[in-house]
Amino acid sequence: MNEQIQTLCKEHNIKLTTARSLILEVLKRASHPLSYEQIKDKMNASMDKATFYRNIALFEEAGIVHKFESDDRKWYFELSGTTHAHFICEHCHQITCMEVDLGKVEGEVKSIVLKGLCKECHQ
Amino acid sequence: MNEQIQTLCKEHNIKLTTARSLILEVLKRASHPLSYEQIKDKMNASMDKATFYRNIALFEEAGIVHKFESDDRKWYFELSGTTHAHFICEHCHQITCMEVDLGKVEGEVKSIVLKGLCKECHQ
DNA sequence: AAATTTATGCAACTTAGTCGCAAAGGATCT
DNA sequence: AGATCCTTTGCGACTAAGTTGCATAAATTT
Repeated sequence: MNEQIQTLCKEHNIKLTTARSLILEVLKRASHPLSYEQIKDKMNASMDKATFYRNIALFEEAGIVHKFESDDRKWYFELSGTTHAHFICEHCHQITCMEVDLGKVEGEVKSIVLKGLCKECHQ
Repeated sequence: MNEQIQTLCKEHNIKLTTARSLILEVLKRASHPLSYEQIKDKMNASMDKATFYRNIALFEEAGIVHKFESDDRKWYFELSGTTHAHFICEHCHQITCMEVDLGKVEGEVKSIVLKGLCKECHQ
């Protein structure tokens, strides 16, 4: 029953149920984006995937959570924060966060994903 | 029977079959990344999706073609060229190419995907 | 406490992409 | 040319992440 999570939901008019609390607590502890499988494994309780995805969709609409696709055909989720970039390594599939200076861009940028080989895999 | 396509395949030790020629010609004419469905529709002949994906995988390994995922759970393909970024609009799903200056990054960056709202959809 | 709304879980479904296998197409050798 | 071998193609079955319908459960309202 995290204080920050309660206020976060209250701010966005989202009722805080058990399922929602479980998802948000995992995301809050995470240091990088996680997939459904990864989030499920980090929860102390079981949750149906339909419940998970429906609540994630709710969070997304509210702007609390942000998602993007990696190159393994899975979606990765994280709490919205500062717009930072993710580097996905094509070899080891590790996702790391990084800062990128974009300069001026027309429109609104919500996510930046770089793919390639991380420094370890690139030798 | 494009001259450039023939030399491209010869350079990478890839035998130029009818199917491969069809795929590469569509990609060569394209001004932005295309999905399997889009490429199929632009071809004058029919092609099985297994054939398509197998040849695309071959092109990828050779470094001729580059792919990435949009937010519609589809892969988009384009001929490899200069490392440029793609902006995917979450609202109208249009993909546009843009130049981004990254500065120095450790490892090797192969693709950059920005998501958000394009200037039209952002008003 | 009954009625209404909202959230959850199960199972069936959707769909982009993959895989096994047999047939077709080329290349090579005698 | 004909026989043999290897590669490519197409068909159909399969895979798996994510979605949807529907019935039940849990809140919320009256």
